Amino acid sequence: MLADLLEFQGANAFKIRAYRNGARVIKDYPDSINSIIEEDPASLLSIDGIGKGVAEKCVVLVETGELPQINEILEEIPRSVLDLLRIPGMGPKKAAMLYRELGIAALDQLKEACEAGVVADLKGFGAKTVESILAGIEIADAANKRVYWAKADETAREILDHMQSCGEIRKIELAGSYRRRRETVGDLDILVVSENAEAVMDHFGAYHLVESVIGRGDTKMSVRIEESLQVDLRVVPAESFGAALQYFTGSKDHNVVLRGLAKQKGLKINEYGVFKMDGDKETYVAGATEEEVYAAMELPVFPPELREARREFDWAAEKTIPDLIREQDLVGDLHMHTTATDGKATLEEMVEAAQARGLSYIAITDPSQRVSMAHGLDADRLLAQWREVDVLNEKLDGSFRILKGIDCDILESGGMDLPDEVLSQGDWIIASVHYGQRQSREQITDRIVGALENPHVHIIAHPTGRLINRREAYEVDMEAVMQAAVENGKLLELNANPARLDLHDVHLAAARKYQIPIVISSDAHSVDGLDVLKYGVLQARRGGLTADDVANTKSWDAIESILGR
DNA sequence: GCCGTTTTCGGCCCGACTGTTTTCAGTCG
Repeated sequence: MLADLLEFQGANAFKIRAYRNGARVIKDYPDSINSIIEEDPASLLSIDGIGKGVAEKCVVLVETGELPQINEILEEIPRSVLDLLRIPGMGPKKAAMLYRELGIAALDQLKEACEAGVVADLKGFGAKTVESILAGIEIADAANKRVYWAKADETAREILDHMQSCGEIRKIELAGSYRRRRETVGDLDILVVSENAEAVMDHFGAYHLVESVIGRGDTKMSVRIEESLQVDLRVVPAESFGAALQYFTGSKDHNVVLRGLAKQKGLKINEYGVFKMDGDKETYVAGATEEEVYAAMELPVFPPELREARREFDWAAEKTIPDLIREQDLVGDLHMHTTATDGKATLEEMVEAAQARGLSYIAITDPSQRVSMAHGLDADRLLAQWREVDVLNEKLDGSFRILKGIDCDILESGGMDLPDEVLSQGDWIIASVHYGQRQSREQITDRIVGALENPHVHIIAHPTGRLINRREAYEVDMEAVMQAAVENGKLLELNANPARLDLHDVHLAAARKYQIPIVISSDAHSVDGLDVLKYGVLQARRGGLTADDVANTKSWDAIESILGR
């Protein structure tokens, strides 16, 4: 936010970038900044991108909860000016001009001023700008909303389908955050090799969900579909395809680092290729494929999921880029519901579906009694279900294994929702927080740590409780949770539901550092629900996880030995 | 504000497109 405000004030662009970069580095950092500051504030300086200025601000922020610098600026400029920046096409310069010249500090004021005709008279503004601002105000919320990766995937496939029927396309690929498999996607980037850009763009514009054309030039076209999602199309020559794919896959921060490295080598990289620089003269070196581009930089082709300017360049230097987990590595699924509670399929149906998907074991984990909304299981119903599981396992005769499990609520007052003597009879005991999510950080952390210390509990499900775009994670000290998981030899879940993806990538990277085994679970409430495992795998890849880091790539026997049985 | 096996000062990624301009600033990715 400091960077946004400074940008609005017209401060030095590099300073703004330094703040923004610092904030990102801290957000992406696998260790908690709070505990670094507690132990040794000076060590902040050893983190790339954090210097004296940002480090000092971190300490003040952690100790007091606020930044005097921000408060000072907010005395001069109302916070609502930042809303102006949410309008597509409105940047800090134009917004500052509106505030300075017309005193506009909020969206409704801007709308009035546009309609009154005073905005068009400003220098640099005109009739078209006003028109686009008015349209932009209407979609400011929708335009900034990021959709679940799974939803973007659906749209992307439909658009690809549509584009396939254009005869002029020689190659087509999706780039951007979609290709990096980010949990949410802000827009789609499509790259095309063609000799006939006009025809490709015409075909693109004819896609039935295109709502408006944001812009169209000789090689680039942007449209908005279904109110929110923006789709950019870029037509490039074949010899630039790899460079363009690299460039538009990003991330922006990854590219900034890459270009910096190129400069040191006397090279220049842009979306057209890698060029050797000799004074003003540039010679094309590479660009047709991504392999070529990275090879020209003496770098490996980074998996797109890792291109976030986090650890990947260090890993490349050490030759330790993780061999990321793949969907086919998963052999079991350890979290699902049945008709015994809020699931749509019976125990038998879930078993059949899991077998059909090539899995070799599953855990049946209906929620416990406290989760009344889902008609959670009390001890009697649970034990009855487990007897059913025993019978089914007999029938399966070793060809497939069903584990007797439960998703046991961690009570608001602490402690488990079912007695130890019941839990001790199960194979796979999940503990998770469903209620009291607004408790203090200490309370929630204590509840979860307490569950990890219970000898019958094996894993914490959806450890932060967030629902992407809908509910923030509860306050929890993940460092303490991980510490407790390590000390008690417990596991953590990566819930693969596209709306959860909980743990997120930064926590996964931290868990990997702690060597805490992760379990990727579907949390399926139906047969089709089992198919979300693939989204969990993508998230795990973003966290840098290998098959070996994920417990359910191994046999159930191997998991039992992880649990010390 | 950050950074340094060319540097502790002087750099900091790079190009497309738009709208408002008559050669370019602002925005975006």
